[in-house]
Amino acid sequence: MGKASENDKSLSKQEPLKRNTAQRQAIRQVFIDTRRPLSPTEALDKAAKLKKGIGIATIYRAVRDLVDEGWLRPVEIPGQPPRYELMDLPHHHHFHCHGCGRTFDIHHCPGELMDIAPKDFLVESHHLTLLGLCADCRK
Amino acid sequence: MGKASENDKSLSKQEPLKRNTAQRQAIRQVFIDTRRPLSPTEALDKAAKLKKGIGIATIYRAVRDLVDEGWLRPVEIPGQPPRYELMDLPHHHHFHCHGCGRTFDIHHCPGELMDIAPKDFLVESHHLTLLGLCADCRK
DNA sequence: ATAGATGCAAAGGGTTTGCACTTGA
DNA sequence: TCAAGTGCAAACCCTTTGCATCTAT
Repeated sequence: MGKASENDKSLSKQEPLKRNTAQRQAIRQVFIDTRRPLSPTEALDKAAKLKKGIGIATIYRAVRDLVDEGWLRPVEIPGQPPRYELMDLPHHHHFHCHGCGRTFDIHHCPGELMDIAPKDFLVESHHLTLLGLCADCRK
Repeated sequence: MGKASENDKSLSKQEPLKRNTAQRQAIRQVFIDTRRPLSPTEALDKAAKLKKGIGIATIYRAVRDLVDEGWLRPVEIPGQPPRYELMDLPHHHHFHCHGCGRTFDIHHCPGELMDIAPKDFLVESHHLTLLGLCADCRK
C-alpha cells in the first residue's frame, strides 16, 4: 500500500470539515431548548430570535446535515409537514392532538410489534403515532 | 315546523349530485383492481390506460371527493408521498419495504395501543407502519 | 338546458439549488 | 488564505385553482 492517508474513513472520500457558525449554533440551541419536534419553519422562527437575518435555506441545509451526522432524527406525523427532534432521546413514539395541534412524546412502546409481520419479513424499525385529544383539549 | 324539506341532512346545505363520468369510473376501477395503496401519480398512470387523456387534476379532485364520501382512505407512510386505498378494508396496518419500495398490508394489530398514552388522553386512532425488508428482498 | 366534471395552464406552498459574498479555521 | 457556510432569488416538485369547454342527467 502507498503512504498512509492519515484520516480517511475506510474507502469513503474525505468528509468536508463542519464549521461552527453562529447560524448553526443557533439552530442546534433551538432543538436543545425545545422539548418537542420542530418543523423547518418553526425552527426558523425560533432560531431567528438568536441570530437575526437567518434564512430558511440555511435551516434546511443545517437540518439535512444534522440528520446526516446523526444528531437529528426526522419525525413524521401523518398528514403533517416533516418535523425533527434530537436523536439523543430514548426510543419513543408520538401522540398528535388534533385539538391544539401539539405533538407529545410517549415513552412507552408495545415491544412485540415485529410479531405482527409475516414470519419471513425483516422488521427493522417501526413508526407509531397515536391521534386524538390531549388532556387539555378533552375538557 | 314548515313543510318537510325532503332530503336535507339536518342543518347542512344540499350536497351537489355526483356524476358517474368515464374518468371517475376509471379511477374507481383502478383502486378496486389494485391490491395496494396508490399515490396520485400511480393512480394516474393506471387510470390513463382505461381512459385516454385523463389529467392529473382530475385525479386529485376525484380522490379528494372519494375520501370525503368515505370511499377512499389516505395512507401515510413516513417519508413517502401520500397514498390512498379502499376504505372498505378491515382495519390493518402497513409494512413498507425499503428494498423494492412496495407497501404491504398487515392484517394483525396490537390491540392494546391506547394503553401506552397518558390516562387522561383520548386516543381516537393510531398509525402504525413497519419498515424493513420483505421476503423477496431479504434473499 | 344546466350544473357538475374535465383539461389545461397558471398559481401556490414547501423544499432545493446556483451564485456571489461572508466568515470560521 | 480559502473552502465551507450564508442569503437571496430562481428553480423544482407536488398539489390546487381559475376558466373555458364538455357532458351526464
